Amino acid sequence: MDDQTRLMHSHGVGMAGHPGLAQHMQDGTTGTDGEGRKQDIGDILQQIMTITDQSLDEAQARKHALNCHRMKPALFNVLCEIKEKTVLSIRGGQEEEPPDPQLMRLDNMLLAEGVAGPEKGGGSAAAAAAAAAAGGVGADNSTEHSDYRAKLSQIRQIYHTELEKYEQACNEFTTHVMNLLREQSRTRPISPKEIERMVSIIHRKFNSIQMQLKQSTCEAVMILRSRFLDARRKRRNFNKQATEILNEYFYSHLSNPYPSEEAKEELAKKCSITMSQVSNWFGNKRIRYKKNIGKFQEEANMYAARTAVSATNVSAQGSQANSPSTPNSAGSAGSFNMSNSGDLFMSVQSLNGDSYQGGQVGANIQSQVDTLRHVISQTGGYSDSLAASQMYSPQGINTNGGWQDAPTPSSVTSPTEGPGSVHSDTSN
DNA sequence: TCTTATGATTCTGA
DNA sequence: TCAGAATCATAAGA
Repeated sequence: MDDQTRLMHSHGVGMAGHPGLAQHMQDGTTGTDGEGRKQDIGDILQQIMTITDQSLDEAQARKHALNCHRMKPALFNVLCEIKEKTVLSIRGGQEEEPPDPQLMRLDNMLLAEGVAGPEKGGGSAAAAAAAAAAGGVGADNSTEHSDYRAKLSQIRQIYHTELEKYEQACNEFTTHVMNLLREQSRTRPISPKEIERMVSIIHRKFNSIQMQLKQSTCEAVMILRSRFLDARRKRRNFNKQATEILNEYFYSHLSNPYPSEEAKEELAKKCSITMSQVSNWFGNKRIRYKKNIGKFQEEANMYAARTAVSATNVSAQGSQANSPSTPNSAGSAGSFNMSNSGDLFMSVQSLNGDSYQGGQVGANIQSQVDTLRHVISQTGGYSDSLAASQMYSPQGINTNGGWQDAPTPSSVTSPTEGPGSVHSDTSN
């Protein structure tokens, strides 16, 4: 039993009326002496009331004097009783509070971001998640990744240092207050529950500070994260080889520049970029090509010529186009040859008037026809882009501005189109 | 510094 | 869900 309990119980608290005082008053305190006692109590109360106005030394001396005063136990009992009643009324309003939902949210967020909780790569996991959201792959990404991780761990470190500081301060302050209350319990009635309540009040106050810390940490993480994600916009040009691969595909499938999923995958692999980047690239290319065909004429010529040359080489080597595979032809499962023989050789045969009977002629035979026509137009010589435009009409683009026979891109993959069903711009 | 090129994002419509 | 279109943001070159 601690001081307070001892103090509160040793004076018979809980008896009806003011037993302590009554008892004391009964101890030879009747008759005319009663007036003197009342005067005495009045003095003591006066001293208690004015004790705070005195200097520390004076107050200490006064306190000691009061503690030793013969009326002290009686007065203390009265105070205990009054206090008991007051505390009961206060206690009534004090219930266990449910956990703060905002604090829970903050805790969850910090846990998810790897700031709170065990370290074990939480930050890197978050960084990885952010990277995944960015959809980027590549060397730069790993740099950004480690950068993000480093900054996150910095935030984590600051957070934990501050948290530790707050906890330490909270403990110190709690101990201090408890000691103070224990000390005060010698002169005024203080129950252990009251101390508990005081401690919980202190903790609540410190928790609100902690919440602020958590809030600002969350903000810092969010800012860092948004900055990291914004880095997606930091455009890096694809390397030359990748652009060439994409362009080759685009111009060799000009009548239907919609790579299938398999083709995209293959292109992505070859270019060391993601499939979504391939999609972006084709989206941009299609629209920019369509908007300004004249501008892309030269580029188209170049790629067409290149394709034709490689096709001719292959043809000269006598390699047969057995099972020509196109990215858009089902059955080829994404294995396509862009600068290789396959499609083009088939086209050469077609253009030569050979009736290519192969059952696997892909839908993009038209593209190869386009390519060859383009090469022919180039070798035929045209001086300016206008002439070129006339000779090499924008393949596949119909009058509506859309790619001819380019229905839904997904249907482009259909291999059912026979050799005869080349796109109508063959007639150009 | 300005212009152009280009990868990415966002919005809209089918 | 995907493509087209518009737009943003940055790289690169003049």
